[in-house]
Amino acid sequence: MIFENIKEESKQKIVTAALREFAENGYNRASTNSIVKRAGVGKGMLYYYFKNKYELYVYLITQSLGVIEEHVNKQINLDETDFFERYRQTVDIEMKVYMENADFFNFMSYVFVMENDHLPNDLSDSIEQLKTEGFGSLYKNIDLTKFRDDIDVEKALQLIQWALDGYQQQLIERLKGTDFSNFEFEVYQKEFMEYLNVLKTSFYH
Amino acid sequence: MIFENIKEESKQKIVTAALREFAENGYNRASTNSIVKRAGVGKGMLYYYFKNKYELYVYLITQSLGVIEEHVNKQINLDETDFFERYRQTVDIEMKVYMENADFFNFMSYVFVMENDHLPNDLSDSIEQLKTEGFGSLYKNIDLTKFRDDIDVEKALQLIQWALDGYQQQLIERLKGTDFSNFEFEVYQKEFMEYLNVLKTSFYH
DNA sequence: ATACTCATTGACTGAAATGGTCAATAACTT
DNA sequence: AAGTTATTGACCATTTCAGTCAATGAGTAT
Repeated sequence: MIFENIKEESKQKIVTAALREFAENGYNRASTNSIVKRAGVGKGMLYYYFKNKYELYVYLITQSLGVIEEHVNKQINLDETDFFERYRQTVDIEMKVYMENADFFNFMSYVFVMENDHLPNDLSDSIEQLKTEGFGSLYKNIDLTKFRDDIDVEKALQLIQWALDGYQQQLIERLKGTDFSNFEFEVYQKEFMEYLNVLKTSFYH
Repeated sequence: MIFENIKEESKQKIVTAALREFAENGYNRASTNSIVKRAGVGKGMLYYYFKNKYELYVYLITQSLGVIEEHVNKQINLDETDFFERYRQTVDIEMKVYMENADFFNFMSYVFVMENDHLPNDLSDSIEQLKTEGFGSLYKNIDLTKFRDDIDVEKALQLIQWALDGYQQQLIERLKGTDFSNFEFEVYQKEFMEYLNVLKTSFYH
């Protein structure tokens, strides 16, 4: 059960099935028929609880972003002014949440990292907005004086962002399809730290 | 005319139309009906020159990779041992080719950068192979002693790769849909150099 | 028992789009 | 006139899709 406080059993089943279906196929290729088959309920139930496919998708995104945001906001330490340490903490928290549910992780990968097919309407925009909002806490109260004076800090931060995005994307690729049962969190943590240290050494004076 | 040496006029039309269709939609969403409509030829012509949709796609990829490879191989200077300068040269050459034809550029974006939908058979693998082969010349005869001794060079190179991939992806996003007519090559070149310099300053001793 | 409400079903709809075929024919060449 | 090559587009069979709705089951209140 990813999202609590859903009393209705069938709705719960649909939400769980939909999360997996969207995680595997993205919005456009995901099929409502497949969702209800997976959920083991009649087709009508989907349209009893949700107006249509689109609203179901929006519901999932909203809930998911809420879950992540809640965890990060609750656990992040804004007194830590070191950029890399802040980054490490953020990813740490997120990873712990994702590990609870691989479908959730893959769904978020679709929403965040992968191209959102051709999403209808303005959903694509609002995802982008929520994404950058989410990244906001990444830069709050960060000590930029630690960076070398002979480089353009803004460009450096951008490059670091891109590099770490690359690392995460590669991690997603590696983890795709696994159920996380044999995922060694400590091993990943160590590897991630090593990459962070390379960046730290290079970009700090 | 992107690929020369096609005498057959109709085949040429189909290839041009197909490049655009695939560039806009990727493999799965691209429609053969749409291609022939765009090409202004009868449906049968597509199946006169190509066995099926898949073979048409493979043909385009093969040709495209050939064009790029040819240009790079002909123009790259392997005596240049500086990694960043090598990278700059490579991207430079590629950009000049892409600027001749925006469809070609967008098609290659799909093949390389974006997720290849769920490509049939082993095509996805062979693209990956050609991609890494292509990157091969990026590391040939490179002077690694220029890198700082206090960092893991292999990890550093990987991070640089990810960062510059990020830059390129962002560039693709910015250029998407444009016809390149108002694309200021020198402006882009300058910007790219600035990012390269940040990396150079940070990772070289 | 009766009536009423909420939950649930799945066969069905109509539309769209798909890749691919093929008999017919036009356009050239010999 | 015969033969070859290029070209057409109506047509096919199939799939898939989001969404509907009359029917019914389950539970509760009267």
